[in-house]
Amino acid sequence: MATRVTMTDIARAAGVSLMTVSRVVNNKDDVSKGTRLRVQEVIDSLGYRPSGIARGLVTQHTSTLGLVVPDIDNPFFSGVVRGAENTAYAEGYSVFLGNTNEDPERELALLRSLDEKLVDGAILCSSRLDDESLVREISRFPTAVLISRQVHNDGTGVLVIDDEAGGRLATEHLLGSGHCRIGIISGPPISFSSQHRLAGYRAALQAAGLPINPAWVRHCKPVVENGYQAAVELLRDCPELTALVCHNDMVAFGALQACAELGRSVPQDVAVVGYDDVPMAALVSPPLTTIKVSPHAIGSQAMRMLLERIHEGGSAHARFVMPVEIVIRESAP
Amino acid sequence: MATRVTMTDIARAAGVSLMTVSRVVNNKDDVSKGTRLRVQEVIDSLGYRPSGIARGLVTQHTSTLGLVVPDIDNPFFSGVVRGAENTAYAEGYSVFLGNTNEDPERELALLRSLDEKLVDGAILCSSRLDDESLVREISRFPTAVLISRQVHNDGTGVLVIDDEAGGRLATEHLLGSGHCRIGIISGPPISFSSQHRLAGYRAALQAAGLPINPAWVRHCKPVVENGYQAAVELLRDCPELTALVCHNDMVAFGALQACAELGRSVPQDVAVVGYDDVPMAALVSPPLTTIKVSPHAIGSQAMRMLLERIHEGGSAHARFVMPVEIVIRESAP
DNA sequence: CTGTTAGCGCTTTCAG
DNA sequence: CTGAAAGCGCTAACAG
Repeated sequence: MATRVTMTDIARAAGVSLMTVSRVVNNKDDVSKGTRLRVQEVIDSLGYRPSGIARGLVTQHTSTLGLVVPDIDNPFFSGVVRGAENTAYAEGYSVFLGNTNEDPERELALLRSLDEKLVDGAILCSSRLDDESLVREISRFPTAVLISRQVHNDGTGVLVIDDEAGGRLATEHLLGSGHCRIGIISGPPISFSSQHRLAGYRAALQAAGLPINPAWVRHCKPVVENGYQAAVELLRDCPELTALVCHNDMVAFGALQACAELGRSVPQDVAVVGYDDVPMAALVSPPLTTIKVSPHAIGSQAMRMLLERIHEGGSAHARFVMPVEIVIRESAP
Repeated sequence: MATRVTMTDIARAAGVSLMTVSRVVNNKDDVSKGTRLRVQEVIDSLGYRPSGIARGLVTQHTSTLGLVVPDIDNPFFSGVVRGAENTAYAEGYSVFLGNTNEDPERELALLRSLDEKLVDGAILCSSRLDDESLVREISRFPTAVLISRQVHNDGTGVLVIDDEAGGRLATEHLLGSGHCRIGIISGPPISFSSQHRLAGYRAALQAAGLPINPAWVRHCKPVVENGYQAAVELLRDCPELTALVCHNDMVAFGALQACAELGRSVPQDVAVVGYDDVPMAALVSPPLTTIKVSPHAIGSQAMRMLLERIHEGGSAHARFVMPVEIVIRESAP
């Protein structure tokens, strides 16, 4: 490829100074109509495009944002990405996407690289970092928004899903259907959403005057395969269970698979509740009862918070709690 | 946030010149062990991180790539993103993600913005641009790789899925099960994968000596809702159909839903074949027979091609055809 | 309305 | 082994 056309090239070709070109490129108004037209013509005919990095070097902002998610294969997170990218695009920002694969090392490396790219801000989804590393890294960004993770740091916005309510709702629904031996396949213990959903589960049981049996609680990586594995083990070790609350829909899909293979029919033998209401939840067999949260809404709300903070500084919304609801389908009627 | 620590700060604090700092940051070997250690210490204690944009301005490369997909909500594309991001990360590149939403205008805007970000290369997945715009835009990039789209342009790599084979395989399978009134819900006519899958469908029918009925061919946006809609219409207008080839799994899921609502049981009344084998294909009811292509493999292969071209210039692999296979499940046994 | 002068933070020469 | 000078492409501040 040939070398890039620069502003100097345009200035020379149009017979004006660099500054004049800069002004028309940036739509400043101190340029006469005639000059502007002439310069614009040269720009178009030479196919000039401004260099974002040269511009960024002087302005100290890049119109560039970071978005870090744990698992883009999970429709929930790809939905968040979609929502976030969509509103970023509408505001003229580009977004770097990083997939941590649930690996804190990689998350750290990703954040470091975003920092070196001089992003104007970053959204971190379900960070798996310990508090200290997290605060250290995000405080390097001009501003940041955390999804499903809290931390004390000025300049950081927080968007949380009402996970305790979600865990409670799921459990209460099962309780209401007469179940009293309810197991839970929880996510990684380090994940805050896991902790909160689990807390909701416990709260609902306690409120119903039921004991909490630690053997009925299992943790797994929130992907289909691990959900399947965990369900197989849990149902084998605790055959008395008649219902399963799952950390998310992926885990629930795994659990559904496990039940099918173990010959336990759903919902007759085991009722299953998921979390997230991913598009496929309505399409599996049986259709999944689940806690509904809109990933698009979360992504775009988080992005709105981020942009607000970038533009308005400290005055912006610091915390947003995303409500959840239960969608009742056949896996737990 | 405080102002960033710069190389000059480090130089001053360590009592060396700018150049020496630059050398230790970039691991050049012309630095004495002692100096290196001292400088490194100052770097660590001050938390210095190099500025990618300043560096990029002089080196003319940014370690930054663009990835543009039509619909990140589609598990196939999020899989491609995952595969691509993964291998980019392994090679030290960051990736800008753009979601076009199947909108050519937006795709154009996204490419323009990537160009202004001075990415070192870009991967374009299922471009919806006309040939002229496409060539014009991608030839601005140092190098590019196209997925599921061909174009004549030097310096552009192409990764195609063997879509004609896929369309043929799907149709032949149905033919083999005795179906002879097979409809197809194809994707957007402008999309090359649509065209090729459709061509495969036609080829299979022709080879079997069957006529091609235009009324049995329908096009739709490849998302669940539109697939549902198209299937409802197609089955209402052509009740004689006993099988449906679908552009992709999303469309097939919609078709499954449509059949359920119309009281046509699958596969007894209507057999359905999808395309992509997204993770959920095995989990819907009935499990979907589909053409399998691995999105992770596609994403990472495309990224490997891109990186190869970036590093090795013109000598790199220019074209790669990804094979497909059929996975037979209950929706079309 | 237009141009000149600096300099963003870094790397690339080229000299010691 | 180390440093000084120049400049990547652009914008901010000030002059005219």
